[in-house]
Amino acid sequence: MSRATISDVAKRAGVTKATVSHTLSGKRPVAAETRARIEAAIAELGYRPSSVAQRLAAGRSGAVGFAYPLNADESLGEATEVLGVAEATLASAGYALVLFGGAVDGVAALQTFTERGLLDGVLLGQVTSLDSRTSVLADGGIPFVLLGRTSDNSGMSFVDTDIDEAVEMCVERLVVSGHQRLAFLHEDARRSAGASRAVHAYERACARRRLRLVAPVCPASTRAGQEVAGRLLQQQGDVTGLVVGGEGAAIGVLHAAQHLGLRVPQDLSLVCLGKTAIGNLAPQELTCVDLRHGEQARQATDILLERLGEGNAGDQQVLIEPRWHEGATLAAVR
Amino acid sequence: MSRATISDVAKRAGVTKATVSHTLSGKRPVAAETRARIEAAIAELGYRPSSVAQRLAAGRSGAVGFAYPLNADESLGEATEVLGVAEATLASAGYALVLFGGAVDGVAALQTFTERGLLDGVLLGQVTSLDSRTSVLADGGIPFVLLGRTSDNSGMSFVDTDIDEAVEMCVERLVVSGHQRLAFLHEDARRSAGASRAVHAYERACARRRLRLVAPVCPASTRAGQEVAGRLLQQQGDVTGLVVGGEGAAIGVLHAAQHLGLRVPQDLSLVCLGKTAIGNLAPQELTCVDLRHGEQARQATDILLERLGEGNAGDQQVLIEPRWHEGATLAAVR
DNA sequence: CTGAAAGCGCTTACAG
DNA sequence: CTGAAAGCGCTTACAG
Repeated sequence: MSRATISDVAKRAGVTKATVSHTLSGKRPVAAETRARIEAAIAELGYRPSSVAQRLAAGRSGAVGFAYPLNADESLGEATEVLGVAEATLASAGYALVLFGGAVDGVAALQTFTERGLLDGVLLGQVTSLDSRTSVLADGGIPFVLLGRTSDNSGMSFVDTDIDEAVEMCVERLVVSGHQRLAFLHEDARRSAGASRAVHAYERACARRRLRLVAPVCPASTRAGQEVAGRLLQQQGDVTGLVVGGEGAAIGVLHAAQHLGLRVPQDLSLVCLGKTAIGNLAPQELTCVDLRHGEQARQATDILLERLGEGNAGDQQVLIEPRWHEGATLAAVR
Repeated sequence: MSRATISDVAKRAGVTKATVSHTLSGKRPVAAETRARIEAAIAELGYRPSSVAQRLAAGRSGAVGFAYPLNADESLGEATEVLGVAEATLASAGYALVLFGGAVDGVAALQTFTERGLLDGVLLGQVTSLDSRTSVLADGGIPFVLLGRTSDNSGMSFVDTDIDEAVEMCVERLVVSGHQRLAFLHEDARRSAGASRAVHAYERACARRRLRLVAPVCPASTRAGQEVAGRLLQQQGDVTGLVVGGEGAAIGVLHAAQHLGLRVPQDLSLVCLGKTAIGNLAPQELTCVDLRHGEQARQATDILLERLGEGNAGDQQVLIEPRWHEGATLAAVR
């Protein structure tokens, strides 16, 4: 009792495979009576079309790859949100999400799978400034959309968070609340395209307002946030407002303030770039700007699906507008 | 210039498709000289066998499904660890990991994909006591392995963390350090098989040692941990040792202690069930028992691969031995 | 509205 | 050691 095939159904309904196929796809009209017979046969046999066979015949795989390294502790919240949204969006369009996690052999695995025709399209996460994966995909002629962007994005579709706008928002809110002595704790600009862009945006925001520029490098971990903020607050005791890249580091800043006897937000205001489930682990609700990674994933997936559908959809380059989130770590300067 | 096929290679090398196929698979001997010609042709044409075609012909899909709902904020650390390990393990065996995230339509999606022959096997995460997904897979005759277990696991393979042993370990360590007034903050026993097992293990551990039983329900979030612990510590001021299910809640307990002016570990000791990247967000290093979710995922994947390989591998039921992790939140009672 | 047939790109007995 | 051919389970022009 192995699986029923389209031939079994056709035989039982007294028609040819072609007619069964067309009732299923709706690509050509079928008489109501014939259709009824076929549907009955399908039900009786418990027939399910084989995806693999459909794909061989149709020349598509029905699967989309999502390259997203899962080894980075810093992006836990982002990872689950982005993956969850992409999976749900793809599933409702009938596509399977094939996960590519490995950072090291990421390119090789991706290349293997696309070359072997297993993937109709690819979503690329954790994009770096010069991302070798883009050329692999472009060479393979396979549609792909970046979550993020590289330094040269001509001829590619991407959906990125608007980190420039987000940084500007943070500085503006702090300044409006009377803060003049700011600092920006950020990841090394060489580490990612986003980090680099954030630093430049911060420099511009300060220059425009003639603010002193203090921007120490700070890895995105809680431990690093605590250390860097601790050192900074002792050396530059006049700082009243902090912009921090990421919730992990922001939580570390709260720990540092705690140890120094500084109250947040009375003595020190803190705003954070990004809002994910990680924020729920903070001792106070973080005031932050939501970069909306979920929305980013949704739009990137939609764009990819669009390109898979017709094929003649042009490139789309989208920036997701950040949203301010009122928390409990920003107050007017005293 | 579309992709080269096996026929192109055969033509160019002056052999038949069969010979090309066999040089690739090694399933029958090929003369060295012939092999050289074929390999040259493959290189010149940049030929890659089509996975889809191979699968149709061979009757396998080369893909493994991983059902793991990504919506639960509480299991962020576990999710990324488990997915990362499973993906890497599968990739090195040449299998693709197809992600099924949705909790609600999880069963339906899984059923659809398995019925359509897209999945050779399935890894089932976030298993509940009565998990409807197991019957779907069993009916479909598709090999699967649980990460966790249900209430009746006969005829199924699973790899679970040994939560009973982990709870016992926590209680024992606290008691050895002189703590006699304990409490266990745990998720509702009805919520998952693991939670239920943990509660019973705790009850046994206390009964055996004639300890007072205090075990309030506490959702796995930081907010809940803070609230429940705050209430408990005010009402039962004599408690000196806490066992907490999950790092999110444990971090909340630390916040509560902080607000009540209790020092950890001097005034209050805390041990936590589970160790993931979430622990790095805590203000102090948590003393905990590592349930080793990564190891769990690795073994579950290996067992599944074994069953896919030969097919006559019997059921395997494995418990992962927990490991104690010394942190900074446990001290001898004063 | 429906059928007969070729084809998608492989694998695998069956012969030799 | 290699070839000729059937078959995996579908889809899709081409006819009627």
